[in-house]
Amino acid sequence: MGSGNREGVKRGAWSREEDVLLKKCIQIYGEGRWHLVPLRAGLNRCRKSCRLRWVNYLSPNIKRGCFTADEVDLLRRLHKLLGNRWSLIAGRIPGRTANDVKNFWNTHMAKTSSSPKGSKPVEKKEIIKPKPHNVAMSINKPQQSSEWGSNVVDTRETNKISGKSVFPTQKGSFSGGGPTADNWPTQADGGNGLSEISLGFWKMLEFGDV
DNA sequence: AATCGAAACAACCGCCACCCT
DNA sequence: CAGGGTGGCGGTTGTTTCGAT
Repeated sequence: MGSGNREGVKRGAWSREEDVLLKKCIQIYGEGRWHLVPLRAGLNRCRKSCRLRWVNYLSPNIKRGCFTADEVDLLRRLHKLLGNRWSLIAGRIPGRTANDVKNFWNTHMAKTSSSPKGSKPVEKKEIIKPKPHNVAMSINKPQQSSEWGSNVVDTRETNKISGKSVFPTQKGSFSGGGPTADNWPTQADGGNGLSEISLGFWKMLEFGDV
């Protein structure tokens, strides 16, 4: 992919068998260390492809199907605040991935949005810039095998129940959950690691000031 | 029933930030 | 401090599906 040799590496749609292999591998070794995943799983895929497949499709954390009205509303507000920070936005919409959000925006919202694709590009917001990498590393570090497995189940259940919850409470419930966004501070954090976002941020969302 | 275009979704690519040596 | 390696992100492209004609 982006980096590395593309020769001999399979590309394109994933087969069921590949999915199973990847799932097994993640269940055993946990998320992270993606460069080792193809080897461990016996997949002829590049690390990025494996990660993407897991994050966007195989992760038990993912909710599929149409966006609810609440989600759409939240998405609209978040996008207004954050711009095209899809991973951040996705982190605030339980069960949705950055790719999902991005696709949804580009296909649905961009047309109706005040700043459509074709016209003016969404200006980059300077306000909020968390440091996903640091936290991500520390989150993924542990070889959370069995422990991680149990979390998976819990999260799935949680999502089932709180599918409509606007503010996720899932932080920590899914330790491998993705540096993408779970390290993004939640309301429940009480501001921990939230130095760059004021409480007003959430108030704005909650009360629709955005 | 066949064809075509649009929409939706999955995957790829290039780049950047960070960590480690 | 510099350079290499890795993870992650946003943008873009390719493929599939769906609806209209």
